Amino acid sequence: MTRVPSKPITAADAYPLIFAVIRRIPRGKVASYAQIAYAAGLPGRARMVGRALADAGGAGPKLPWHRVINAQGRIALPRSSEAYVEQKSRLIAEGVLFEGDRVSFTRYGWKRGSAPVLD
DNA sequence: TTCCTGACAATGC
DNA sequence: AGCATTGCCAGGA
Repeated sequence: MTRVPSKPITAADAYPLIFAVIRRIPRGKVASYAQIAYAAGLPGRARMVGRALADAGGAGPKLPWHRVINAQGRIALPRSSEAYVEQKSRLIAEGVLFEGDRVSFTRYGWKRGSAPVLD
């Protein structure tokens, strides 16, 4: 049979998976791009998660895109952009506090299936 | 098809 | 704690 080396993952295939994962992030929690990619069965495709959100561009109101931040705990957008302010305020509104310009994964990181951190 | 870009990330200094 | 480098992978020109 005509052999196919590996399945080239296209946006059409991946986006639904990615969005599905993002929709599972609980309110008041955050997840990194890499974490979402992994959970969506796309390990190593962190950049694709970013692309998916960029393409969505707020097109999916149901999507809690603001709960997605980079591995450094920072918002992956220019400080000067509108989206940055929007994302930060949304997070704060959910009780996610910033330490300077970053969020603590230890406190707000989404750990699938684990109990909330009560400190 | 090559080259450049990007809501990323791990590593090294 | 930053900053630069390198790896990564899909899109778009």
